[in-house]
Amino acid sequence: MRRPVESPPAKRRPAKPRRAAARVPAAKPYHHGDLRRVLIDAAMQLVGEGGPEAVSVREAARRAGVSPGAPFRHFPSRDALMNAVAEEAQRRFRAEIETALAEGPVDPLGRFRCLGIAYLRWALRNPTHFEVISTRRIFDHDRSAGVSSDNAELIALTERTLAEAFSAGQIGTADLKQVRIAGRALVYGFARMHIDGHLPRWGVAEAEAERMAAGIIDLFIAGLARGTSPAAKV
Amino acid sequence: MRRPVESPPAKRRPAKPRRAAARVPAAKPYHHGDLRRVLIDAAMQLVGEGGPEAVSVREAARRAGVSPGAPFRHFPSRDALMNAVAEEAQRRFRAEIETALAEGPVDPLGRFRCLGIAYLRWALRNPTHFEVISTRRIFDHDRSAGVSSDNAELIALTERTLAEAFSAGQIGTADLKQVRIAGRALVYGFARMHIDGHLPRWGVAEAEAERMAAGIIDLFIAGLARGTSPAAKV
DNA sequence: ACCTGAACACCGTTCAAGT
DNA sequence: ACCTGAACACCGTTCAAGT
Repeated sequence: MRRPVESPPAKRRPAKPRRAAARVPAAKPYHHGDLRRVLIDAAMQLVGEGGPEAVSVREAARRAGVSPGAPFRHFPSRDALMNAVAEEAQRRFRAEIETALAEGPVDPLGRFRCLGIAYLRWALRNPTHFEVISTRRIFDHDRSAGVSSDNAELIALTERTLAEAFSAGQIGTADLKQVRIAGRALVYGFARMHIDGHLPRWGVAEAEAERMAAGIIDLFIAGLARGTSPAAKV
Repeated sequence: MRRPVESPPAKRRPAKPRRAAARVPAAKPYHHGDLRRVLIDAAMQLVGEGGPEAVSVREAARRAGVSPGAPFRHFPSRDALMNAVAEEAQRRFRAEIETALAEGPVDPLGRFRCLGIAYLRWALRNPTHFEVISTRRIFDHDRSAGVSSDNAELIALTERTLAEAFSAGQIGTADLKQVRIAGRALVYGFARMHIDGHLPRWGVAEAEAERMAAGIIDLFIAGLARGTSPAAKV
């Protein structure tokens, strides 16, 4: 958890050019301008480099070229900073899913599939950012209005899509709550297996992760769809 | 990540009774006896109380009644201590699963189901210990012979069970690798949703978590089994 | 052989003082 | 209004010195 000796590349403050003879009204030799934004970006970068726990307020401050105490004028705590990072990540995540859905098929079950594929696609390509928005302790979902509303939106979307698929007779099972939780557990589990480095142990190489993701989603959906036919149980 | 002011209950060294007039050969007023064991137990307890990141070497030392440097005579680093904790947890996990399996049904698909139920039962009841053995960064699986061999055993068991179920005609799909990865993603995902506090958002209360776990496992298995009947695809 | 206690380099966080 | 810089209480880790 604590970095022993290594400590990241740590560009020792990039010698911020300090505008010689600052008399222009827009000059900011002391005040930073938009430190809040800069700190979030620095933290996002740190997350990308070494995962959520690689974020330290001091390192973010260093990269922003300010003193260790400065960030606390904008965020009351490290957790609050992580919160802002999570909101940023969640926004990107949701945007990509909605784009995929807009370009995808129109039948409900097809949309459900598309939802799962887009979910895993983003999670597999942005593992550290995905980790930030899903791991408790890194920040508390319930304490962030932005993240949880974005998330509730996704949950509701899943719910609607499945209900439509059922009405359209594309799904056999009646217990839709169970179906959507199983579906979510499936994709979340696969995403986390990736994050937590389990996939190699299960014989899935990095390069085939996305294909496997599609495979298990289709397997799951096939299981649901088969329930439709009057085959019942022999 | 860093605890600000709170700091755990922290029994300020429990005044270890120091055996008046130590002249018995077995007396250990200075040497601890089995510090290694005591440190692991303390760390296990800390994990139980506040999750993996609540473990600090210093706090474990405090609870063991030794100085901050003492643990490093037994573990080269905090990670090594976490490793020992993970091995302990993994051993308990595996033991419980094997017990359940020994008492369970004999048909392959029934055993597969039993495997999943036992997995989630333990994970739901020991969330923090489960977190230790599954989350990367807390310790690296590949660096621990004990944990990964225990784990490989479980993977192999899943593989055998599924192969038998297929041979017995209990499963329709031929792609068994896909099936076992989907199965694992399902249970791992549900376990992590619990750990990460997602379940309430999905309408699953703590009390009904185990029932829901059984529900999604059965749903998944039903999907596999239905593929068996000659109903094919209408 | 094992443990102590003081060190060192890191954190998060606070706060008076500066601009 | 925003930032600095020194402080404080925590870490992990090392190491001479003690038993």
